[in-house]
Amino acid sequence: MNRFLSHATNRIDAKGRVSVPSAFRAVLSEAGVREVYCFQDFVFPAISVGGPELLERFEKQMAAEDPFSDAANQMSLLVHGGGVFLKLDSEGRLMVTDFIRDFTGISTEVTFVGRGDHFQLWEPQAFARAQAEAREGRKQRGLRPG
Amino acid sequence: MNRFLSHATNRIDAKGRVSVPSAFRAVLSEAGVREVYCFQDFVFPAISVGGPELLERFEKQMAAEDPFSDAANQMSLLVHGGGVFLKLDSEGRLMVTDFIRDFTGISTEVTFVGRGDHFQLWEPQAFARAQAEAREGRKQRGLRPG
DNA sequence: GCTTCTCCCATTGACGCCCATATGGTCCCA
DNA sequence: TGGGACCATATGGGCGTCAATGGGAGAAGC
Repeated sequence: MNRFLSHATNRIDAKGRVSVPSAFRAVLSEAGVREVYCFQDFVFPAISVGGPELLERFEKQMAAEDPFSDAANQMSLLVHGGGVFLKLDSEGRLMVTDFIRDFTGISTEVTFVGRGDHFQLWEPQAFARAQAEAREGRKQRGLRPG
Repeated sequence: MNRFLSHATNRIDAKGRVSVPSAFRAVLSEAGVREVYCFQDFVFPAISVGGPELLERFEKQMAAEDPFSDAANQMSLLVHGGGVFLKLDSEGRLMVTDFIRDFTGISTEVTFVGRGDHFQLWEPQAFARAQAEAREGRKQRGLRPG
């Protein structure tokens, strides 16, 4: 399978590391990704993670605008200033830095959430709430899967 | 990776020095930069830092316009009058001069913010606010990653 | 002569690389 | 069908290296 699906919660160890679920790692390695690009999501209190093409997509979007415009400036502040390349250790773990903790509220556990072409890091409770809200929103609009 | 990404906050020591994050130093040395060009940002209360090619880019842009125009005049005032060359010490630290403090409000800590082809020095609180505003602006415009 | 900056060295805490253990699952074979 | 070997994943920890920081002493400028 070539996309990120499902979610799972893993523990952060004493050194501040957490294992990326093997299903996600498989998708990454199949895509030949060695360093992952992580950025503070624009909408949710979550870190979005994917291959370098994620960043390139943003940069292309910025390049299309006037580089001195407000919009491009603000976007760079988020995409460059709020993004970073991380690499996994030999066991497929990543360091949960302050960069991640401060933005997500993560402290002892991380919920990995598949989002198709990328995945996200959530504080478990926050994810449960956001998912419940999303479900509620869908119900009210009377939408059905499929 | 060959661009400036992420942000990190370092302390200013008793002598008024602060360490440039090693990730940024790596980008600089990879580009063969020995002296960095610093100038007061046009938009934010931040100092922008990069290699000499940053200055050259501005000068090229000025040269492209009518040299006696208001725009070129103002730009020179900022780029030349508001810019200096600084060099890092052997440990990769830079002196936080009054030039930097007065314009940014920096006093005891510096937040380094990657901006792709350059990076910036911010007062930590000011950066947090600016980033929050940028995120808010994006939300209102209804844009989403991808 | 005193202040300010530069180069050098020391400390300490964090991170990267490596190997070890546990837990749960699957497969094979009797 | 039950037991056991085997395997993969998640997790724990040792240890060397490097980055961030602190401070000393010489060099340069006022």
